[in-house]
Amino acid sequence: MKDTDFQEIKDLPLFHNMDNSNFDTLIRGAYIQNFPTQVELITEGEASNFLHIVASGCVELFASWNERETSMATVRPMSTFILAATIKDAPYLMSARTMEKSRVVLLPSQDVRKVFDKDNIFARSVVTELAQCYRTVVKNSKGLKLRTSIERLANYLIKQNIYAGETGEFDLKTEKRLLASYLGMTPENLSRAIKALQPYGVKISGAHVIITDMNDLESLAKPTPSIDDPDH
Amino acid sequence: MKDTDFQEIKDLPLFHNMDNSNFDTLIRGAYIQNFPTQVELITEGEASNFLHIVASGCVELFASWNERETSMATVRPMSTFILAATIKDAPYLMSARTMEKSRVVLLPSQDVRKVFDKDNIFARSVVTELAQCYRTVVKNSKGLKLRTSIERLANYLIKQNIYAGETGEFDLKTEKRLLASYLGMTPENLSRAIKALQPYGVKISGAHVIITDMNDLESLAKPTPSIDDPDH
DNA sequence: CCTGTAGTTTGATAATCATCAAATCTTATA
DNA sequence: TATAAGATTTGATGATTATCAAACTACAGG
Repeated sequence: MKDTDFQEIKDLPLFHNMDNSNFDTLIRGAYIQNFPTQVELITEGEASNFLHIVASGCVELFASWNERETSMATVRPMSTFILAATIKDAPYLMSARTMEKSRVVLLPSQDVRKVFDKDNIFARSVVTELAQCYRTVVKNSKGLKLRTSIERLANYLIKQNIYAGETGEFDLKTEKRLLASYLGMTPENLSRAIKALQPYGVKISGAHVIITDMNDLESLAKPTPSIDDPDH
Repeated sequence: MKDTDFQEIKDLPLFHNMDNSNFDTLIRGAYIQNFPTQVELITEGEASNFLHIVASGCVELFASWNERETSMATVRPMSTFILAATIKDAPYLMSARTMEKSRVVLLPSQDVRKVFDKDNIFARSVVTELAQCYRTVVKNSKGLKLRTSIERLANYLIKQNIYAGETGEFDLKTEKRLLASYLGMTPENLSRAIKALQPYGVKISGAHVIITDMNDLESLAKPTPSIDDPDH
């Protein structure tokens, strides 16, 4: 593992303040691998042998059932994924594939569980991270059940605008096909939802988004911290 | 607090093996309250002052947005709820109301966090419980995104049949209105979904369910551990 | 037991969303 | 740059789900 990778991993909140020898235990057994785009890293239903950390690139978490497939989340550096499965020693609930060329760190699950049992600081960090993940999924679920697809898109755009610095102008970072799946709709439906937002001050051409009237958009989107604020 | 309540709480997995003095700290500050039916115990967006434990009765977790409301979960004895908010010291993401006359134990959140920081056994139990909650919500999300309402109902019935002892005959434990909301549909839609399941060997009259042909039902429901098995 | 209230069902209709097919646009690469 | 593959958009249509109104049912309180 390169020193830069090492340092970046150590800077993750999950590993803050933990005992050095325990961190070394984790790192000693760690792999780092480079994957091309569109490689399936893990498959839903399999045993969780590794805790994954996206060091560079981008990974999509998705789920399948009965020939259908849906995007559950996009993981960008530096973040872990499938922490819950690792800790519980339970099968993966989601599959993961690279969306671009990616560098992924693999920490053997049994090492993670061993350190988790020994290192209280680490155990607390795991709780914080898990609680965060839990609340994120609950918010997503609320969005799915309480909002129409246009409302979900509107709120997504508002959120992306905030990430991009609230300039009212930014580029979509994911393919529309994937965005549609993430938002729980078909690509065709997304395409029409985008059109339906034009009267609310939204212009989208290609991946470029311009929000000309945020008030108008918010009157439709009605964003609320308890669904839309990631830190809430 | 009554001795029986005390003992029942101590038997919860969340409090297993923890230091007695720490458990006492939790109990010392605890309230126990009796609520009539239809009382709102907590409200989405408020600060999380207490970890709640349902000792008897039944509590519904629900969420609201823009005049709409949806049922998120039903909590039965002996279970805690809003653990994530308590640990993170974050606002509630869901509201809670009693569905019947209920006895609820309230543990002050700051005590829970204090003990969580001191007692490693307890901290680990919290992780296990949180991971469980997380995976449950992910499964629900998958069901919402990958299945139609009829498929969700079919799988719900299969699951309830398992809980009831796989006799092929049981009673619904919740109002249909609530069940519909939990499954992400309207009461009218549930009523029609029930009819649509008749050709698949399901008879429902009032709250009584008879599954006459499980193979037929499963051919529609296509249950899978990674959505439908709570322990998976 | 009666009566009112709330839950459930049914019918009619409308909104939302998905599917399929074809046209258009984008992008990677030969 | 030309080409092919894939992504996006558009149109037509159908399935799914929601809404509204009314009828029916079950049940709790007087």
